[in-house]
Amino acid sequence: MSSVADPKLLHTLIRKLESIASFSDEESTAIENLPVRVRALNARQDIVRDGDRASQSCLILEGWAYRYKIIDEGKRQIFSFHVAGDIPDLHSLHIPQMDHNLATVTAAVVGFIPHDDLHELTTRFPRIAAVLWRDTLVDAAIFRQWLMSMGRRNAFEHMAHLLCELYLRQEAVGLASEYRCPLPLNQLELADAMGLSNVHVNRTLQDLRGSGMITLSRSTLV
Amino acid sequence: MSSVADPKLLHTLIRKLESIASFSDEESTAIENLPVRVRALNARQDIVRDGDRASQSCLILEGWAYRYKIIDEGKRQIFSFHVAGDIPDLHSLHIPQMDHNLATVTAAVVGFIPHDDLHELTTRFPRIAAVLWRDTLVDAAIFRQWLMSMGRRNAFEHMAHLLCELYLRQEAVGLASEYRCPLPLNQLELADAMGLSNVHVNRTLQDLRGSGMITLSRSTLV
DNA sequence: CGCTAATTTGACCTGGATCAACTACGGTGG
DNA sequence: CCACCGTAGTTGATCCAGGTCAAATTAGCG
Repeated sequence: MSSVADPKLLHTLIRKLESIASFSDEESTAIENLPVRVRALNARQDIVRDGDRASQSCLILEGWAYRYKIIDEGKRQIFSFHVAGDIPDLHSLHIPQMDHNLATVTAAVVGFIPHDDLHELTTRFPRIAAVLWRDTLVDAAIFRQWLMSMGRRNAFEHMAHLLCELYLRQEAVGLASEYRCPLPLNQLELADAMGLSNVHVNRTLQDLRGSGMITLSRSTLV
Repeated sequence: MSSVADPKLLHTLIRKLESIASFSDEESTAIENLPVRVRALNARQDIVRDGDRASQSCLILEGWAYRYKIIDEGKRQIFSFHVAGDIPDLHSLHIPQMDHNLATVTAAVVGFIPHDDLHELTTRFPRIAAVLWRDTLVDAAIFRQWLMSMGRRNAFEHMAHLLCELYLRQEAVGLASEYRCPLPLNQLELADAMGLSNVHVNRTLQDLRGSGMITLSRSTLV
């Protein structure tokens, strides 16, 4: 259930980061030597909770995760979905108090990296700091896309955008190709991500299918 | 219209950053010595445009700014509002290509800081890098609040949250107190920020006034 | 005082919500 | 191999928050 430091573990992360900027051997080694505590988790299981004070961040090694927040009487808003290579709560490195939850979508393997080690890494290697910083900025850019979709697009356009995003994100890390990708989300989760009701999501998906844009049955075809 | 390096200029910024972590003299001096090109701008004037490749970031010294994006046939989504001390496009330091516009709300004084100098500053002083990074993470946290409001709150709650945010942000930098603050936004801008129509914003404001929660006439009272 | 932009009001419309069945399907235990 | 059960997906009927359009009314400002 729990082990330590296998260089291969961090390979996904390094590959993702190196697609932005290439590192020196010293830098790569430093990343590889990060201590990672690995855990296998079941589907739909919380990883970090709203209000927690985090002392480590979570690297997704396998499977999907998502971030969400609940307000009174069970209204849930989902903020993002994450696949292998993502560090969904990297922000807790500088803002330890969580203002939302992080949980698995599917069964997943995740690696926890202590903040102390990340702090040391980023102070020693500004280039690595910059790339991680950049990663959180991409996160923010995606939030802006979602805001755009929620505020000024109808359900049909919004869904189309979301599905494209999820495809492209997976394609970028080699988890999808040929316009086909896994989509382990149910309609309730899509609804909470888009600020819609599950019923309307269902109808919107039918529209998309009807217009020949997608096929779905636990995997997509755009 | 355009001048250089007056230590006082960066005082707002330093004060804001020091509310997070205190700096050594060397660090403070390094910030103060950043070259700043100052410009006075009119109200409702673009500062950086969607698609631009930025080579500097913009520090608000006086007045308000906002970020927005337009999609087909004039639908606009506003992503954020900014007051003195904010660097609304700090993200362009690591993602130079703008994916939205930055513009003034009111007449404003802004200072431009070249990315080169910021890069040098952040590689020399990891503590400063961390605080600036943190600032962009707060930005992202506010996006999440907005997502929450757009997705799962009705117009009344959404408006209340937005007004509180704008008050608290100004209070934090000494621009407001006693539950009173300037609010130089018109109803169309509020509408585009909340994903609503201007008509509905008007009615929602009337509700808020009616319920005794606010007074408005170019300044608020919560 | 006159012009323009911003706010307000009214009438009517619609995208998406809500509620309540009902169906399909993958276990799971007998 | 089948009956049962729980979860997820569909469907239909009805409702309402918020949109749209258009016409006042009011504020600012030179």
